[in-house]
Amino acid sequence: MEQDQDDLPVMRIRARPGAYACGTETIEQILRAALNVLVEEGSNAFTLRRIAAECGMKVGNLSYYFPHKENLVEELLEAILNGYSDMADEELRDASDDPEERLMCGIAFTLDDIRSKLTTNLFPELWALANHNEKVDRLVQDFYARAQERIALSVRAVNDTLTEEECRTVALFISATIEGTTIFAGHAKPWEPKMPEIKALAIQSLMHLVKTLRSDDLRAFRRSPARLAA
Amino acid sequence: MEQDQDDLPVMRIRARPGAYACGTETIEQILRAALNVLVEEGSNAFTLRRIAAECGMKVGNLSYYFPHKENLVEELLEAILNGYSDMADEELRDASDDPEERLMCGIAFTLDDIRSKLTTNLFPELWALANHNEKVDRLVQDFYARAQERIALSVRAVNDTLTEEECRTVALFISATIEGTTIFAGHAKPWEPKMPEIKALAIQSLMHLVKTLRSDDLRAFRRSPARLAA
Amino acid sequence: MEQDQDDLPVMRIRARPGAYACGTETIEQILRAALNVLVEEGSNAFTLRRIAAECGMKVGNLSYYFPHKENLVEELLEAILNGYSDMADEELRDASDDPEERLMCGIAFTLDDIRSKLTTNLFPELWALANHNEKVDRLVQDFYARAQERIALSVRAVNDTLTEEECRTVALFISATIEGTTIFAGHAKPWEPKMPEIKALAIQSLMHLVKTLRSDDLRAFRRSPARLAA
Amino acid sequence: MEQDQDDLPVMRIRARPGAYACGTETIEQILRAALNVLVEEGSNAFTLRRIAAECGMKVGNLSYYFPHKENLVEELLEAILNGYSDMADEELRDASDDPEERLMCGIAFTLDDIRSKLTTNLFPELWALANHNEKVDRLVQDFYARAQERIALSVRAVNDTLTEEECRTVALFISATIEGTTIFAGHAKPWEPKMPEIKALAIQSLMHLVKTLRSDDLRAFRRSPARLAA
DNA sequence: AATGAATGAGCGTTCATTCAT
DNA sequence: TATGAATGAACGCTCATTCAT
Repeated sequence: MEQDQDDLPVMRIRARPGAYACGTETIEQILRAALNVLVEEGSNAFTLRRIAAECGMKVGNLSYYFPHKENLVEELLEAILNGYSDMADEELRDASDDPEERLMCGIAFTLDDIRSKLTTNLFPELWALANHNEKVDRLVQDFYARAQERIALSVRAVNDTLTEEECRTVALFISATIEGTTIFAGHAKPWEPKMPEIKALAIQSLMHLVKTLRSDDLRAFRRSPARLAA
Repeated sequence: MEQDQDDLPVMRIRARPGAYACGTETIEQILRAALNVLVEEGSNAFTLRRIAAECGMKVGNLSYYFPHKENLVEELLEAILNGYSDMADEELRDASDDPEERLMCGIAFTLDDIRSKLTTNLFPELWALANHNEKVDRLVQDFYARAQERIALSVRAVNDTLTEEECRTVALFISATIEGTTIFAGHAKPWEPKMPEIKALAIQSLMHLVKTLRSDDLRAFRRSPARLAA
Repeated sequence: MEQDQDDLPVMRIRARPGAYACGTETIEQILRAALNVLVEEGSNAFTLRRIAAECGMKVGNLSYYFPHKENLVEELLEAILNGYSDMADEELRDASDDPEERLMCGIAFTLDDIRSKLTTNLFPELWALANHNEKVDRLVQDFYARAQERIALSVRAVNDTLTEEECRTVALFISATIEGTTIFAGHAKPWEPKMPEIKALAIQSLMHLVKTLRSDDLRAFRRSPARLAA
Repeated sequence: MEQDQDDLPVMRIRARPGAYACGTETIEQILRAALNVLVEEGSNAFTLRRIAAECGMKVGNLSYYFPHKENLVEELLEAILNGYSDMADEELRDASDDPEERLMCGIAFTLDDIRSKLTTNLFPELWALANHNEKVDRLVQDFYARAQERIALSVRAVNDTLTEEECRTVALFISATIEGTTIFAGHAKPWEPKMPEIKALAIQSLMHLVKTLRSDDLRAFRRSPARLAA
């Protein structure tokens, strides 16, 4: 299930009313080239000229489809993040019916995904961009909200003693653990070879948390914050 | 211990052979301005012009101290990352002697730190930069290696059934969990208000992991990876 | 008789051999849009894109009717200048039979016209264009030649002591006085409220000139130019 | 006194505090090149690249001195219009003491000036620009306000039966007559050879107006506007 | 030590134009 | 007829860098 570097990323590209088929194809080429530049060379190299060169077009034509660079960025992020969401939905559809197994599978699947070059390189760019670009921030936060909502449902199915709010907090914690792993054990990272052990730790630790957590555990800490308790 | 936004970040600025004190002060001004621009406006605005304006100098003078922008970036990252390391060392020096408490405190301290604007904004930039800049990558990985070495020592002190290697893996997992939290519950992030509960989860979950983990748990998973087991 | 800002300018659009009525309508729409852009936003905004937007068409279609922007400019100027000429002819047709009254009326009529937004904004653009565009220059000069010919006829009718050549010179002087007023007392100009007094001065001064001028007055000055006499 | 085409236009260039001598010279070169492009090729060719080529510099250096093109335009117009004002002041200083002669001389001088390529080409550009650029409009209107104030003083000296307001109206009329002549008898215009006769007409007609005008003449027309009277 | 000056390359964007559909 | 698509050139502007002062 690990995404190969050569695999073209799956993008859900917004349909355009009345556009020629040719134009839609061109848009996809541009977005794919843009994604490639962003992933392979980083946001510093993410220029219209570089993207145009990547897809063998002229700068003016990119501006024809995306009057402002901002438009291209937004559409690219929308497409790629929707692609990720679609991939997750599909994975869930094929997964087991057993709640624990579903949750475990989801964690494993995502940890596999972050080892792809695409994911390892793309998401840190998004995190950085989001801090100074409101629209990117909204897109990224919405994406994670959807992802964590999926996790929260699984958490609830495993442990129904938790409130919905608590499930979402646990889901965020699970999500944070996985995302954080990207920067240490993602594609070409020094700890990438240790990913099997890390995955083991993550699954064991997070599954135990989900299964044993009680509402009181959260409430207790809220009353006496860790840094005072410590 | 939470770092205030107004607190100037602590930087350990590299001494220059034969440099006048005056020059050192100027360098500090430049680096501080550079850090400020990077944190407040992101890498897009991280230009010599913008930095020069921030510290009331002319662009030419920045080039006098840092012949190439690359030099400035490296020295800045070195200084700020060393500053973070110093801060951690200091915190450990003042911490309890009890191993569990030391570890718990370290986790709590770091989770507090990621709520500062500085940390929330700076590190995603570093993660993104590191993916396409070898020198930045080395600096960042070295920084995390030191951080995780500190954690690994604490882990070993709490659970001496684990090998050094296993302790390092656990330390990386702890580190990943904390870093990952940055993008969801860092400064001005939507989940920032939930940080107390997240901290509770992190401490409870990670401490339990450290205390109960056995070498077999890691070996078992290595033989049968999660994605097959799932 | 003052041209209202809301009045659509009258254009005499050149018939195209073998053109369908539909095409003629489209051409008129384009020319009207072009004129509107030129008058409202100036020659800087006078681009095919802007004009196309103004008449709800696509740029490509403008190029279909006017293969080169130059063609559009020429046809536009021809149409609008012919429209002005037609308007003047019509005004003369309705005017009194008394020579003096005809001349006075013509001056007043033109001074009224330069207060329209159309005239105030259009003609300075033409004067500027004509200085660096031979075709525009020819169109504009021809237009003024026709206008001054009309004035010259009136001048002769009032004062038959002057030669035709002298009448044309006087007509040019009258025309220059009126055109020059455009930039000071035209639409939205600071002196526009003073237009009644200016009109009074113009009529009194110019009519007196026409009535009293003798050929010797011109010859005398030719022999001893003002700048030496002064 | 006629300004030769080869004569460099006189510009009153704003002093810059703390600038190197070199920089001031460069600014003058830029402004002179800019003026040359505007006069010789019109506002369509008035681009930073064209100007840079004209003075043998690179575009970036123009931007160094004038961060925005707007700044260059404003400074250029200020310098050249102030230059014209200075020239007029100087001319007045050397003129006769006799009021009539002073006025006549001023008219003749200005009519001579509009035959220069610079004036013939520059001013129509300004008139056109002013209609869609507020700052240009202000500069141009201020320039003419100063010019007409000078004329108004002469008018008053010749005919003290007029109020100040009336003198200003007459001055505007004189100014309009002269400016309007630019487009017909300016440099390279078809009627340029007739300039002696036109100058004769202008002086005879305008001087007679100034000498014989009575306040009643203006008041009468104000009560019964020409277009109704006609 | 610091600045003013200048460069060359590149940025996002807009332009008139061409052409297949 | 009219549009979508694409181009190549140019636009104003910003960039890191160099260098004389």
